[in-house]
Amino acid sequence: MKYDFKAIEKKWQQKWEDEHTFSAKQDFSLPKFYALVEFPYPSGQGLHVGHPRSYTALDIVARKKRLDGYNVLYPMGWDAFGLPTENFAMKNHIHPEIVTKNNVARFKSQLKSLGLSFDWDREINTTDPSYYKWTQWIFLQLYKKGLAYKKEMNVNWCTGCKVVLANEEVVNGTCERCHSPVVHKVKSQWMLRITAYADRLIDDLDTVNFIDRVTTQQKNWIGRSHGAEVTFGTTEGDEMIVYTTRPDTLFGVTYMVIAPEHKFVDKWADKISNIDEVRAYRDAAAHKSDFERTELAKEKTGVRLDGVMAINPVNGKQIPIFVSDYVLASYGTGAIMAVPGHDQRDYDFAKVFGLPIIEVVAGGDITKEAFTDCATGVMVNSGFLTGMSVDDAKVAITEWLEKEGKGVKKTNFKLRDWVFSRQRYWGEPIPMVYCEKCGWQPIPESELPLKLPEISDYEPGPEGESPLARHTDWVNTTCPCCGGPAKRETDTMPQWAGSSWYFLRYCDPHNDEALASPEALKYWMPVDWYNGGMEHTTLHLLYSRFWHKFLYDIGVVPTAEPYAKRTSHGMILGENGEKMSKSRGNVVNPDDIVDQYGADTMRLYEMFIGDFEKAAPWSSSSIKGCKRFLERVFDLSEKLIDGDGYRPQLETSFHKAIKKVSEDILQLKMNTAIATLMSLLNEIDDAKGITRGEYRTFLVLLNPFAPHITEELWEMAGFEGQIAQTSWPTYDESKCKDAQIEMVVQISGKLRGRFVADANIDKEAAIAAAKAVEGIAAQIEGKTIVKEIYVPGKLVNLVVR
RNA sequence: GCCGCUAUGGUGGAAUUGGCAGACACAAGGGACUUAAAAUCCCUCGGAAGAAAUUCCGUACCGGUUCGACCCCGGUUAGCGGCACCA
Repeated sequence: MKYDFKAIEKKWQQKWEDEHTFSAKQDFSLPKFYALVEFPYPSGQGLHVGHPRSYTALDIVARKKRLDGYNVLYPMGWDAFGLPTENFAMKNHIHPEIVTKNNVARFKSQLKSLGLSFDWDREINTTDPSYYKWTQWIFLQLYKKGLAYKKEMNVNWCTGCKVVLANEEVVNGTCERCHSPVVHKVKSQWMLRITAYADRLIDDLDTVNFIDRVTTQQKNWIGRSHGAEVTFGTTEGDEMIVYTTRPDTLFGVTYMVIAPEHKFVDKWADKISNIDEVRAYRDAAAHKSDFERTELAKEKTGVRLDGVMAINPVNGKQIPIFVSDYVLASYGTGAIMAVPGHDQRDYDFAKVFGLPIIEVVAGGDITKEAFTDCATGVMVNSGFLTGMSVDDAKVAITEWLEKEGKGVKKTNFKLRDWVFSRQRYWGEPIPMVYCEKCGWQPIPESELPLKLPEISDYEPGPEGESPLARHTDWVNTTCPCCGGPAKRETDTMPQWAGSSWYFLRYCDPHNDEALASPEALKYWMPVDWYNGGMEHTTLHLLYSRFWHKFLYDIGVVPTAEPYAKRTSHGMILGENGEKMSKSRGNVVNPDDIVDQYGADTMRLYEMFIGDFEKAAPWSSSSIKGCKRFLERVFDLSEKLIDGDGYRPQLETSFHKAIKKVSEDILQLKMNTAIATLMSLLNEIDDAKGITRGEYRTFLVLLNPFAPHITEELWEMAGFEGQIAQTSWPTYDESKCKDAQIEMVVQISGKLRGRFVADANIDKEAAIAAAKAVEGIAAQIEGKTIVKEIYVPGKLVNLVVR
């Protein structure tokens, strides 16, 4: 009989849909397992072959966990707000809602064609008002706790999308989406105080099981550093506060630098004799885009503030002050103490301006470069610190500063607050109104959801205002506080809003009293296993951890962390080893693969392609091997012989295979799990025929990988019910070992022979057997055996001299 | 520049974490079946020498530790990812 994958896959997909086979059960007394993959943005291009790599891997985990008896939640939904949809809508004059609906329909049918065991009863969509009601609700809670605030600030402005970007969305000074240059603009924006959670976002990483590269990347992004704030005096009497991680080098300070935007430039304008030059420098720096700033980075520039001096608190010395754009206004205090002997940037600057360089930590050669090593240096030329190690000096000087009232211990972060406003239509409206009398006011929770108005012109205004601003009948409202006239906020939330809590909604997706019931959250949370792309490590993953911690603090969710475990898949590259893209012409369409080879082959191939965590190039010939394997599996249906158990010659292989496949699935080593099943099939073929007992085990083991064909063969063989309702096979550890093993004989570490022995042979017997192996005796003849090494189950090594 | 990761046949990749390098596949070559092709089945397949048994070399490069190193240590090179004047 021929393997008709099209008919088989259609049949089983229909059955799963009709019978809701994979819906999570409402019984909260069962052991639970919550598997999660990142819900996609339903783009116009349809599914990419990269999507199924992640979805199939956790589908395999979910299917196996079900057979292990867990109540599994494996949900799917749509992260559907966002710019590409809006741009498409503008170009083609179709409402974004319609565009979204069409794209979702396409994605959904594509996902279904892959036989993924999602719980479609819990499908969610971030653009659904019944969903974004709760996104808005969370925003209001953040506002009430002072974690959402409006601020005039210098923001990243994408010249292409005409929209403000979060720091996380700026890549090399360009927009991560459209790659247009990003410039700075002062705008009034809603901000979320993620920095209030910076410490916990780092510290709590120790309580979860994330792969290392995710943990380190999040730590680097948050960028925590420990140091001190030191107060310098000035000849103007103003105090100048700087942040440093090296207070131990205070005696080596020879000048100071402030950011061009620092407030003292204007405050001291009268006293600075070259103020015109200083202002010209500041204006030039302001006009540079981020891109230009990074491009031109290397050569240090700056202007000295003539007529003003700073005073070093440790020795009272007067030192000059400069402005330079290598000091950032947005980090620390926007001012630094410069220690050219022990900081390479200060060193470079000092060389350009001919400033003195003092050595205060011995161990390097400061005539060549700054000496920045903290571990080995010893303090010199540093008053009471002289002779101490760097670490001791840090402690000593910080204590001194605090005692003298000239400084405090301080921790700083690179992380900035999250810019939360977008000047666009297709996003959640921010539920705030502005009243001339009362200022910004939240709308009452009873008015949620605040729906987007129906409009037809989505173009941003000339100054980058939101398209909503033109719709005065929506904008004009009354103040919830005083009842007077007020205006709605016309900016919308960024795409990251809806995805920051979606995993909570899956727990109880139809609840209209709360974002999810406490019982459902208590049962399902945390997510047991979350797989997704590395590109979301500093965006979605960080944002959603922040929101979750906030919701934990206000008692809405029961856990401090949303995800117990996080893994990440590698990219699938084009056949030429490059990233798949339309312009490179190397895009593989999953629909074509499913059509040509079937979903089971596609799933199997994407899992067999290589190490799950690494990038792997697509190969249109390798996929044939997977198809061939499934065809051979299908042929087993005609080779059935009587017998419920494993035949003796296959028993060990079956027990080993069950063990290996079980373990590999939980380590995402799908490639070796599949290789094990391929080897097992080779052995079965050698053994001529397959017993019903063997067949049964084989089909269940293969089922998570290739669910359609295995269910069909199961039914054809007349086994009871469906595999989806049976249980995972068990193995006996004692039967995983062969009775007879081949052992290796080495002489001085070189392979010289082999012998077959009983698996539990003891050391003496093994060594004796090794010496008896043909040819070994001749090689040890006349030499002294200085050492005999026996590795059970592996080898005997005779070290001779 | 800093942080992290990677390097194994013609290709994708295995190797129980210090114990037989190359599992499982793909490609290639040879053969069987066929009028022929496709499909399928069988054989070969890291390099060198040899008729063969077998021997030597071989996991980016140089060195070290060890009875024994793809694996551990020191150094170098190349590639990928992240950050990038964060004081």
